[in-house]
Amino acid sequence: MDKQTVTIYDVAREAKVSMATVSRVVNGNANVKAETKEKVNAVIAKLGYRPNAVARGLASRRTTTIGVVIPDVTNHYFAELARGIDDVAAMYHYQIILANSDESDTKEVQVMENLLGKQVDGIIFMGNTLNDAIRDEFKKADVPVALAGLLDEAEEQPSVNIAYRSAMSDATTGLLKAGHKRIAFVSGDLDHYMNKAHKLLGYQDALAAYDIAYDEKLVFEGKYDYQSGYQLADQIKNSAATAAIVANDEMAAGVINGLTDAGVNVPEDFEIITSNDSKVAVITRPQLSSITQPIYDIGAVAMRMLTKLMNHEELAVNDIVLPHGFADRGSTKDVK
Amino acid sequence: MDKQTVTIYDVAREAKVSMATVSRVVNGNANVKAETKEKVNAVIAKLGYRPNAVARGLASRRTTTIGVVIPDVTNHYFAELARGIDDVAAMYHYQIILANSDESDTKEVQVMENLLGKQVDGIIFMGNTLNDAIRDEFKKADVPVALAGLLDEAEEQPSVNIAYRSAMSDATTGLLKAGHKRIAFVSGDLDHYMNKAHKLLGYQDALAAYDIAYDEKLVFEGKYDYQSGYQLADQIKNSAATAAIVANDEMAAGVINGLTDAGVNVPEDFEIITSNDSKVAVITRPQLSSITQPIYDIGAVAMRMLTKLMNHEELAVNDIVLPHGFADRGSTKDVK
DNA sequence: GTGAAAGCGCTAACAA
DNA sequence: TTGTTAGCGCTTTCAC
Repeated sequence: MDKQTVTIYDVAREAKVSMATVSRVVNGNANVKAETKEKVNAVIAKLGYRPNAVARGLASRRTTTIGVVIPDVTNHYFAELARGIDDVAAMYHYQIILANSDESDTKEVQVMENLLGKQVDGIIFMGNTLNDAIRDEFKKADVPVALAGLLDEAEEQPSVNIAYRSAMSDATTGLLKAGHKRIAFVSGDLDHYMNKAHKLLGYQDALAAYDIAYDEKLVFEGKYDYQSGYQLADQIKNSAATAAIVANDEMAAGVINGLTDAGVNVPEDFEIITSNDSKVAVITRPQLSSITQPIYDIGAVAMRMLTKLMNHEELAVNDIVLPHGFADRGSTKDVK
Repeated sequence: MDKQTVTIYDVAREAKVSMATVSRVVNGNANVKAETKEKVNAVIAKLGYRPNAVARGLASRRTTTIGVVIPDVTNHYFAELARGIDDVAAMYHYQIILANSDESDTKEVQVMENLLGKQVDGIIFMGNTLNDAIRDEFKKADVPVALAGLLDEAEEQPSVNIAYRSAMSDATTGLLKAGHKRIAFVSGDLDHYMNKAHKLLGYQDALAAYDIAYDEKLVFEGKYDYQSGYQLADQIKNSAATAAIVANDEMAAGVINGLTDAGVNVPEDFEIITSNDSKVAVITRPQLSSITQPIYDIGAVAMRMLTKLMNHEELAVNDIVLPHGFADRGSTKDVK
């Protein structure tokens, strides 16, 4: 049960070549005679030699490992992002160190330190918001950091997102067109930049275009999860809203179920639009009409972006905006 | 953007001590005078020194990193297991390299090779089944491998599970007690050991106890996912079954929605029990009655087990069986 | 096309 | 309590 015993040196001795040559064939360096290469490969197979990535990392100063900071693997939105990241990472032969941050400020910082200590070649950061402590970590990082599904208020890190503001505005407009006057806006923490400065503004843009006064009583703040959406349902019902736009699928599932359980008929008496179009959106009954966004692609593109950064390539665009759309399902009667 | 510049040597020079002493304070070795320790820590803070885990790994032959093989992060059952693993790993200061295997035999092997090359200190393996190729990898591994939510037919690897057979038997018995004569059994690939040799047997045990003949026409095989459950709904409806027991939540969500969409009233005309009690079980309407199992704990205990193995401690039990239960919800009328 | 040798940054004896 | 010194297994000049 003790680790790795056959080293590059053993292979070299057995194949009667130098370590350098073995290293060359292992790394696919062209400057090796075909004959030598075969001989070395034969010995590698015979001995069951497996290169030690740690030694390689130390010598080359590249670990072919990237760090991925995720608030919670268990949240489908982030899991889907992670999937996109992982697939592209695998394509480029990078491994992933996954670190749960629990959306805790201190854990985020600690996790970044761990990752940096492990000498990852780059980092993809996911989360609901960014604070100064974590921005400091980004600065301390001697490797590139890309954001997936997260906007940086300070615009310092490259990122991949959709246009949350106009997506929200479009969806709200759909509800407005359907005749709604009192539309609830439901999101996570309103101090969070993306909610406060993008999603909520989109909602307000739409109201303004329809000359409807913004009413704070129709704005509901929760905790990004199912439970919190479920609990909000009662207040939403009592707010005399006739429709709601929810910034996140897990909350939306909570809202629709909470409303249904409270005797409200969706979509007849109340219409709901959610934002992520993740798996849960089609599991609820009625199914959730949703802004559609390419979650997997956001992760994938962020990872692709990171590979470029790690190769010191210039980025054409620093903040990539992917297209969004709308899926009309059961939780709305006739939107869009 | 180039990596780490300040090394243990810089700290040593600046603090006027040897590298060994710096190493001792960094690693919390007791044999350092308080005064020296302070001095060194001050320099560390001043220089912003961060130990290089790669160098450390090479020198100590321990990376404090474990590999986690997961079929798909996007699947809630596995994500929840991963969460349990990660939390305990963090508690013991291990980092996690997460590797998606896609349930593909070749990817599983390849992923194991990667992990081993990275010199992980141990591996937790998740999946739906085990084949000989992957067992060979386990043997080649010079580090411990533990299984989470997966049984090894060959009983070579330590594992953490629930008693699937009796859980299935109990749940089926509940349906039998409620008067059902034609109960469908729905699972993933029936070639998979856990389905074939545990879950299906539990179902058969229950039927036998009630003198009901086993009918192959009531056994439905799918692909562990929502779509496949949804598609099976039609056949299940036509099988004249009056109830179903489903081996996995995503499939169960598909089945209940497929049935509902096909005009079948659940639970009035058809009762359903699922097996994992994951988040989706409470998102569907009606909510899914379910065998309850401590998914998070299975992951957590597997990780705890692995820490023992990595410390060369003896395991009291090699195959840990955690308790299961039953949650009576909307998809059954009165079971248990 | 191949080899020799100097590190990469750290830990772990062993001395002192 | 502290310092010296080999490595850990590999990559990477630089020669040849």
